[in-house]
Amino acid sequence: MLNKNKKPLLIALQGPTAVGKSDLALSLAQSLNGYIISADSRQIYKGMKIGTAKPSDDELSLVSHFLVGEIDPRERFSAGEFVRRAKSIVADNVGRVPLLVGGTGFYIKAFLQGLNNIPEVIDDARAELSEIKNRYEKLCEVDPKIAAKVHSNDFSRIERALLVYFSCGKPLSSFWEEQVETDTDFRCVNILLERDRTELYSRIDKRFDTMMELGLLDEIKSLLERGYSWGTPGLNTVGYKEFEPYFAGKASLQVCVEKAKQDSRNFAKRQLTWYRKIKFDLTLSAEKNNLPTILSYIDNEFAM
RNA sequence: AGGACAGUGGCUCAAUUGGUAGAGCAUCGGUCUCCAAAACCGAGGGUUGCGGGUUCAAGUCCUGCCUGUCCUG
Repeated sequence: MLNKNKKPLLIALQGPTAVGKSDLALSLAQSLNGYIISADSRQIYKGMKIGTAKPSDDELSLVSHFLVGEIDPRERFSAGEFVRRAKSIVADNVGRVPLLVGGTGFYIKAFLQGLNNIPEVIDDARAELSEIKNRYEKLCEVDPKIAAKVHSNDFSRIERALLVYFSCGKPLSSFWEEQVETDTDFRCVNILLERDRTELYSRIDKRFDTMMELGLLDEIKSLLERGYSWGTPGLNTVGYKEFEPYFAGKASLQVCVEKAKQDSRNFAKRQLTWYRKIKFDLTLSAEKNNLPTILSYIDNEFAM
């Protein structure tokens, strides 16, 4: 009855911010003897509970969660680091079903499809980079293949490509040419949770009002008091960064709240664009009761 | 009631001496191989409150009306 040859199940549950992933993830995890790995680039930070809509203590005690509130807001996190940690968690929990749940599509894609093995960036490379005047020009010279793909204004990707080059002396594009190892250790069910756009936007606005009621402002204040400045990676987050003018006395609270809601909506839109290119096994409306649908899909596909 | 000022894309505003309208934001679409709630790119959208007049040509001048804000009574 148990298929020994069958690979273990893994579920990825994705969707835009505020669509309602957490509730579904919780009930899924309970039905499948599963646990949740948060694939969320902001919930990973400590001390940012309200603004990133982390699961409540009750929810955390119902189902075990990983990669929530683990790192200092001063530290940088990355897709590669996410994959490393997530894989190690999965390896430690054989026999239970991992649920990758979150809105950071890039992390889940990196986990499922793999990243090329690109060397770590070293400090010397950063020093070298700081002396480059025209970075895009330098990139054209050093790695024309990447330069052709990256817009000259996209300083973030230009910087990344140059840092890799300065770190190991080989162009980033040379690593891209190598075959990526795709993880085939699992039977994966990739699920997209969606919702009517207008309704999603209004949920985002309402949820932000709730966050304010829950004391988002105090949370930000306490981060600032602990010495985290607006420049730290953790604070470069929608729902937090918009309040910098307020704390500087340069804008009213109301203006900042509106801006935060606006940025959250724009963020959701970007997520939706990303998901259009991803292949999902199931695309479900968040307005329905999806638990039975998913369970029967798993039964049929994998005959568990 | 009288006077002053204003009325330009969803919003905020721009347009030298009159030469048939630009930007930011929003909206929509897109990019994405280690900062991704990041970083970046593109597109659509205005018969300039309404009518009349002057002019080769009016958002821009004249005039009537409508609407709003302010001042006086």
